[in-house]
Amino acid sequence: MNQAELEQATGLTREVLRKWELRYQFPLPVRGARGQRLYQAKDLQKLQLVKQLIGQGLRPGKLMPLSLRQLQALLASGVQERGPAGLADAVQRLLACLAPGSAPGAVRSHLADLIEAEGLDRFVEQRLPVFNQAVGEAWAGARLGTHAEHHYSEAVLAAVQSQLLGHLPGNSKPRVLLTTPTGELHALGLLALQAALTLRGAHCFNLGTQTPVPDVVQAVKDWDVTVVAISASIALRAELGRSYVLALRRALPRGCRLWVGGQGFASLQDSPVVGVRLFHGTAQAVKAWQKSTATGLSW
Amino acid sequence: MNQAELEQATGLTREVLRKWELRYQFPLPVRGARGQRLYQAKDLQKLQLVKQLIGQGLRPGKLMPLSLRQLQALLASGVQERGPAGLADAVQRLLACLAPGSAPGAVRSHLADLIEAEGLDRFVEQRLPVFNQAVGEAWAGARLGTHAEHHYSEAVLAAVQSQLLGHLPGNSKPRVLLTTPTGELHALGLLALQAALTLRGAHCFNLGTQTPVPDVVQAVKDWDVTVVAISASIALRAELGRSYVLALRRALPRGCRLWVGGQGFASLQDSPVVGVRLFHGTAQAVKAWQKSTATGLSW
DNA sequence: ATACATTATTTGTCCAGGACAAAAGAGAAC
DNA sequence: GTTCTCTTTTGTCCTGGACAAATAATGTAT
Repeated sequence: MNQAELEQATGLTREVLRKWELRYQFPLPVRGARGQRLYQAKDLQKLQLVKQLIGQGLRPGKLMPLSLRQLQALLASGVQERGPAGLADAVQRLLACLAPGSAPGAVRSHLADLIEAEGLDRFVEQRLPVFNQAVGEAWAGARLGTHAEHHYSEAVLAAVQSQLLGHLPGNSKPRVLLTTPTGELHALGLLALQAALTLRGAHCFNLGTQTPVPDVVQAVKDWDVTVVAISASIALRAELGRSYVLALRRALPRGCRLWVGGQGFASLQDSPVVGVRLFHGTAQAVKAWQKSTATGLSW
Repeated sequence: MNQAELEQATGLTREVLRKWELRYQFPLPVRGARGQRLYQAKDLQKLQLVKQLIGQGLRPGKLMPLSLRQLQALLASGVQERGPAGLADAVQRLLACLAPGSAPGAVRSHLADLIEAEGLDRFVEQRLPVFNQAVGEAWAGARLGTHAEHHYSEAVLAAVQSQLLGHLPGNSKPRVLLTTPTGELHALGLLALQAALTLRGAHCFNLGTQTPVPDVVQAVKDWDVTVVAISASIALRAELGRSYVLALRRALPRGCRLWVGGQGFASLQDSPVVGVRLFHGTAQAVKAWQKSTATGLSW
């Protein structure tokens, strides 16, 4: 791994990396024929942890000597420690960005900062659910207008997707197509899944909201998709969701899996549809994904 | 203007800037108390021109000695020169990115490269109209699926908006709200306007497609908006567009201007609505904007 | 003991100048 | 006119040092 690549992957400057090497003897790259630094993959992982911890206020000098496991433990304990307080605080700041009178780019730069500080995966898994719920509640309680909710969801989309650009996999095989049923306007649930799967090497096509069944089928053929993931919020009428899933399952090729999730599909639990897999939360879907890619050479 | 700011503003590396200074005696910054480079605003402009021209295949050594005017002339002639050929070529590459079998992030990185190479303003004014038309035609001719068109429009949105983040103005007063009537799904026209106005110092809130009238009104109040811009494509039924505009004009405060544009509003030309300004193309709207900000101290 | 001012340390950013490979251009041979 | 080689250009990477802003540590007065 080249220096430029590491710089890109970690977001750390060339110069910072060199100073760290000098001061803390980490990371210690091997040298190429002409003295270029060549880093190893394990260094990347440690650097990412270190960077996240620095973002939480810890100091480089304390972190560098620690082992990978120690860093992970520290990160976990740190999160727990200031868990409730820190989270509530971040929610307050987010809502402030959405409140009347704030700048139009405030939300997006705030989100970008958070992602930068704690890493995309952590952001998606820990912050996003809390944020989504808070925004939803503020909207229900009329403390935020519909436009503000819209603004929020665009900002999240932009922030997360721009980060995902750096994680584009090669032309690996497993491809996932994400969308919502017609009538469903909320795409945030999909976004979390897209982020989680992309970080784990999947090729995700996010078609946004309300893709008609024929378009989904066409896209599956055009892009050779292996999994179609559909999400629906509680706002979607149950019959609408069910009929969409039925029609989609009928129209999709047999080899293509269909995953559905979100509260809008809760009714599917009682009367399952053959060939459709129901998930509760993205975490479960991610697990299934890992299992598929680990065992399934069927891709 | 210090080095980090220039680096951010131009996208050039610290090291490249230093080498250029050494090799071409440009840019020649004045030095601060401790020898730090302090660049002047006029250098920024020249650097941006140089960078665009390099992106078009010219060589730094040839460009640096030229004056600002010469560079501008070169850019203009260069664009004209390879105008038709270059444009058609870029369109082909774009369509290739959208074709079946290409990677999901291909479009976005292609667009990002183009914007990086030739500047956001040029991209929005010259490329985007051509691209939009080409994609629209390919879709009409069934050479592209609806999903591909959707994919394209998301990619443009992401690419342009992420670039606009760097151009966020302070808390300046003139604020513009952009959206489409209910029923209108195409937001690309708005995007061009958003980019053009943001680059000229406006605060733009892009609400995306299909914002109901009450939500627009609420947003105008919450964010203290001075102009509401509405766009509709030919696909929108004329009566729908007209009734939306009428309702909106009635509901908006008197001080808030209402601008409409796009082919979907062509019928408004024959029977204008009081207090609504009709634009043909973004260029016209941009001119109106410049006039307002130049003369109008009414903001 | 607690609050505040002062010193020490840490840490990121900037500076100079040099080496070198990949890319672009020029020119010679066919 | 095309293909090959050689030269120039240009971006990236190297080393090692200086310094200010931020953070921690220490001392002092209430």
